[in-house]
Amino acid sequence: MSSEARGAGHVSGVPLPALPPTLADVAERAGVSRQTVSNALNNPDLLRADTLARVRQAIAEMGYSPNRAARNLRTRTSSLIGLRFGPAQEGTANATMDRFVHSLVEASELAGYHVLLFPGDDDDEAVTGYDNLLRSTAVDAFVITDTYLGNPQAAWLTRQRAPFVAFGRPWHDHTARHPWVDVDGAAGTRLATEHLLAQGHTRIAWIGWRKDNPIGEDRRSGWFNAMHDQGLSTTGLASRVEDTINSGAEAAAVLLDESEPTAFVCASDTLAMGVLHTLWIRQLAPGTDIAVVGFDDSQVAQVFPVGLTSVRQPLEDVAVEIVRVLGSLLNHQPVQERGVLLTPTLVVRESSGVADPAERTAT
Amino acid sequence: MSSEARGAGHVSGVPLPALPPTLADVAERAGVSRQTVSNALNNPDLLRADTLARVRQAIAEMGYSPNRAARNLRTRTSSLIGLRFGPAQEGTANATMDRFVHSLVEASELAGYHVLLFPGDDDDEAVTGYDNLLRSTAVDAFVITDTYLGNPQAAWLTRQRAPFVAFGRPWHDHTARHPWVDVDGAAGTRLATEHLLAQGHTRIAWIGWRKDNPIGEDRRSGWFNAMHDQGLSTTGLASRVEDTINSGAEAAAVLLDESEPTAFVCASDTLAMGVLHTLWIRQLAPGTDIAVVGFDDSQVAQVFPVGLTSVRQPLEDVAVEIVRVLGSLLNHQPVQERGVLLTPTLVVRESSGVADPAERTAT
DNA sequence: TTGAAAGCGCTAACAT
DNA sequence: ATGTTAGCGCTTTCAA
Repeated sequence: MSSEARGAGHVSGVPLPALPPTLADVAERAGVSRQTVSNALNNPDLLRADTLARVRQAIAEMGYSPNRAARNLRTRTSSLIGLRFGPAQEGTANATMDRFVHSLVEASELAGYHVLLFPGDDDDEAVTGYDNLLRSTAVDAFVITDTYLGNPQAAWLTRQRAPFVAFGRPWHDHTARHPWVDVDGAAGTRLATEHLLAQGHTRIAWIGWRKDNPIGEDRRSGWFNAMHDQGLSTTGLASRVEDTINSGAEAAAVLLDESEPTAFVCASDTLAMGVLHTLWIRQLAPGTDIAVVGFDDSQVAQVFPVGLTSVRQPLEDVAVEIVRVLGSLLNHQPVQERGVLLTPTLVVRESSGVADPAERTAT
Repeated sequence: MSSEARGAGHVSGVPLPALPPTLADVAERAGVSRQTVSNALNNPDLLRADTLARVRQAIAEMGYSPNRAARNLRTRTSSLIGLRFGPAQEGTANATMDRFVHSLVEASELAGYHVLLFPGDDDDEAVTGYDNLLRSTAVDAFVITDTYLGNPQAAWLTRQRAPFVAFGRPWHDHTARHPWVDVDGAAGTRLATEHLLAQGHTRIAWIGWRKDNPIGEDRRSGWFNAMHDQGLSTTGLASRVEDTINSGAEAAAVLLDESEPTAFVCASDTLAMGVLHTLWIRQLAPGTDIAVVGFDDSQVAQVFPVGLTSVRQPLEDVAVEIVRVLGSLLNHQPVQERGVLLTPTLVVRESSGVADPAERTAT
């Protein structure tokens, strides 16, 4: 309650009257026409300095802010970006979404946009959501996030000529021509693998997703190539399973029995947690006996008693790029590049042998 | 790509023309006036059955959907609910927000609303965000979520006569008269404590937050009362610390040394992870040697190799209640109750001694 | 039961 | 550099 009276920032001290002031009210007070007030807002360069000052003062005094609906109607825009917000997958450590959403909200704000969330649990519902928002011109553009399974959304939006940017490459559809931003998963797992190689590991195992998942195969290639670049064999060191803890745990058990790896690189933090589970059962100390690296730097990685080394996606940068491309798209500027690929970083914690308890003290 | 051609749901097959059809277009096609089309949408009872059918067919054929901006301008509403989406606290297991946001998006949709996200990392920024959206009549109402620290938002919004519902009680401000929905934390920790009592534990320790946090004190009281209801002493069994893993780990170490508890109830999953860390160091098996219960049913609780028993907030119900109250508010119906208190549930996993590996198989 | 008129608040286009 | 006119697409009010 203490900071309440501060009258903070740009917040006007004027309480809202029953009906907020309009352009006309401001114009009258400033002794100019409505159009001049509009220009003061949208094209201040057109006004003489003293007129501008006078109008601005009237605006401030009245706590005026242009009515969104009226502006939207006139300009045929909404300054809204639509984003489908599906349910989080429970039981996995994949909480990339909310970090991304926050980044997107921030980046959008800077570009003058707000983020509109709508539901849609499956493809059909999703397309219905897109369709409704589009037909009612409720949003200017969309950001789509789940491009992993050759899903219909991108193709559908393209056909509707709806402006959108995808977070994720169009893996399956090489005819796709829409802009996208993605994170280089292979670069991330290469980072992880080279980090382990640098510590002397040579038998580094891979636990990833099933072969039909292109993201999984991409991440796998980073490990595979890093190993082969060092002339190391990967035979018997790879496993492809479901993205669950139990699958990860079982895969780790099998690999430990059959191939005696000294380190694991995983396609997800979920799988890495499975590995840690198996190590715990076998009384093997993570980081000391066996090194483990996950992917996504989820809360689980951060909070696990033995901090889990993990590949972290630069979601803040992804959001900024997406908004940048969206801006070009909406201003009918040519979009330079079809796709933007960003490089992740590696967050090193105790599970890969580098003890650093301080890292985990962060609030 | 396979399901793309389904033409799913209510989605019209008509691709969007350069300019979407208007009410007038539909009216012309149906051979009625614009007003009749409007009535077909908003007051279908007023139309004769055959007229209604004819208009509806024209609407379907043209893939018409009313322009949002025009409707908003005319009705002075936006069908948008504003929600500040601050950054997730990294390094903690508290990911309540995204589960709540998803629930809110779903519940809002059913009531005809969409959720508008805006940023604001501190109180000042937040109020600026509220103010801007309010003055530009961009949203109909707000949902505010962080009522824990006597923050200025609720009071400010009340003063502006802005419709809003709070997720969280006005702990500090007993003069507050705004509607709120909250979860009964004390009931949750009582549930946790009684679950442990039922298994024969008598020395059950508490690790919670600092005394100035009313949510923490509320949760603490659930443990405290459940213990005393059984005539059990709590002397030396409670600790109040920062909400970090290290604090939880240290508190657990001290309690184990000084008071020999056989079980821990914690104010958060983050603290519970700290306890598990200490158990791990001391080679004590969670669930077998020492029972542990957390709070929030975070991903960490779900994914941890030894599943962490945790109190789960009914966020879906919270969202539904909030939207219900919001609906009353916006339709100028009297709001029945000032506040709604919902009861959490306990998700039992191995860390409290009930082995159930199956629970963790869920995808 | 349907239609006509008016106007929500703003900005693009043009005129001065 | 500023003002005037018109109209975005819808719904509220009133008339037929």
